[in-house]
Amino acid sequence: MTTSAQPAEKLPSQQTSTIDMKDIVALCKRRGFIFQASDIYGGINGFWDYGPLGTELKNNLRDYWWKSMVTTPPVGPDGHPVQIVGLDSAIIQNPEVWVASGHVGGFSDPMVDCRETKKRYRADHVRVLVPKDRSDNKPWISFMEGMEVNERAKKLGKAGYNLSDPEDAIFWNTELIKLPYEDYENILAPDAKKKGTLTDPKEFNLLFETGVGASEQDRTTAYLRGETAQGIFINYKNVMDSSRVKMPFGVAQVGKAFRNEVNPRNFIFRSREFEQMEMEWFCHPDEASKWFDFWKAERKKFWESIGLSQDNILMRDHEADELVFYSKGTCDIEYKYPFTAPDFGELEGIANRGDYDLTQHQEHSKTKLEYLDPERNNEKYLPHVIEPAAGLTRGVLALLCEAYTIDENRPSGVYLNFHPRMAPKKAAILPLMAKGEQPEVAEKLYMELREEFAVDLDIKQNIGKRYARQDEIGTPYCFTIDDETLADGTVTVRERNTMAQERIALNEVAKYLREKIKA
RNA sequence: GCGGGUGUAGCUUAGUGGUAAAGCACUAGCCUUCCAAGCUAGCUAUGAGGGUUCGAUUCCCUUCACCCGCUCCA
Repeated sequence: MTTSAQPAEKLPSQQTSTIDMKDIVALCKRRGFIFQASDIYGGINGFWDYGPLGTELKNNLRDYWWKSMVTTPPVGPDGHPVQIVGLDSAIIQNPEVWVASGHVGGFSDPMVDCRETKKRYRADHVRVLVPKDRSDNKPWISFMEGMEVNERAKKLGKAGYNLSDPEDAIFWNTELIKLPYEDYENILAPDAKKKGTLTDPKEFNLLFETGVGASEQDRTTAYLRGETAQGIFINYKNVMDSSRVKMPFGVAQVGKAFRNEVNPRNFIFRSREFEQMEMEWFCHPDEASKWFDFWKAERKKFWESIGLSQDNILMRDHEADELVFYSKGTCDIEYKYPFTAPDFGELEGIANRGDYDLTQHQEHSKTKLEYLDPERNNEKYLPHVIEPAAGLTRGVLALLCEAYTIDENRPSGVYLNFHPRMAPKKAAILPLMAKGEQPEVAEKLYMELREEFAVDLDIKQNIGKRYARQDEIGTPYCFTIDDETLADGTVTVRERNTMAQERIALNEVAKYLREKIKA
């Protein structure tokens, strides 16, 4: 990340470059979007509470995702809508689920620290050149995977080795974790000057442990789910057997997930409790790559349709060396958050997972998960899986960052430019004066609109203050009742972004809102 | 996890080893016919714990949280 680098010339028109996360966090607290969890107790690292407006915003995003997946899924390449069903699985499952998925025991990453340079490395990425005679009169040099041979030669030279022979004639090139800890005193850490500074590798397990059973004696260890996806895989057979779906089809789920992040950072971007929107798309192995491309395009459209600008979205295909071993392709949809800019940070990951998950669960559960395909001459196969996995809470953060707009020409100095579909409040109903018949007419309109939309009724204080407040929470429209309303049945609509006003008929207000939200 | 920084009201800031001050915001009332106007009143703070002291918001220690950098993110 190169956040410290300043552009050579500052363009005053590009206000977005001056947006500071601190201001967004402050607005979120001030207006009731997001609070530090356990605030009155001094907080707790990595957890956040959603306030009245944050909850509305998050629900809007969640519901729209659900609609776009389950209620009105997209039209597939064959011209017909694809088939996706919903699921809501338990947060706590049989611990074996997480053994099968690899989250427990399998590949949790051991880490080593360097006491001299204070750097930390993934132990399985550090390699060591061990002299074949295991002589300890010179340090054994270590390096990160991928370091060039001639770079290594320089290090060896510095360490006092004679370079006349090829490296592999003198050394075993081995992984750090394969060496016993007694050997560490001979090892020169990748960036250190003195040998013997690496600590014993520490195991990290990112899953939260909990205990099932009310009495201490009967309690067994279980885990809070680290992702919602596994709940889908373990219900794959139940869904197949109960809901008349046939290949290809998807199963969608929204819910909380928990990871003991080593270092929660950047507001709600990396937190220990977060919310995911995941869909697992099951298909014939031969069609996986076609569907992978289909879902990449669909998911990009989704984020654009709720107001994220193309400039702030990046589709980034993973490099081969970045892929987890079972993945046949992964594409991250990244967003240019203020704290990553000018770089991007993950918002959603679309992965071609092959048949890895079903294979694992088939083995561990000893339950057959193959599909008998009547449309392919009763071919039996384990479906391959395409997984668009979005962060709901990261989506909320992206919406907030995208919406945050500085405007010194208005009283609030800032407004939230939410797409009307996402705005926590769709409109405010404001009587210009708090006396006479205006409040009564306003309340009547409010009672009508609230049946269909999340709306605010605000009667007190002068109109400017009320507009300013609605700007700060991103309400796209304000309907103002004045004496003219009483005389001719029209109201003023005030549009958030332009502050422009027009008069429309009182009985057209609901229709007006409906059209604007759909647009 | 390491290093650096910060912590006084919702926000921005003041101040002091001896009753914690102000502006804005917020709430109520008055006033007000379209963008945080005015008048009156009100609410709210030294992150937490311990130590030194007659007395600590101030000095010391611990801890918690946040920010920046590194590390990490199966």
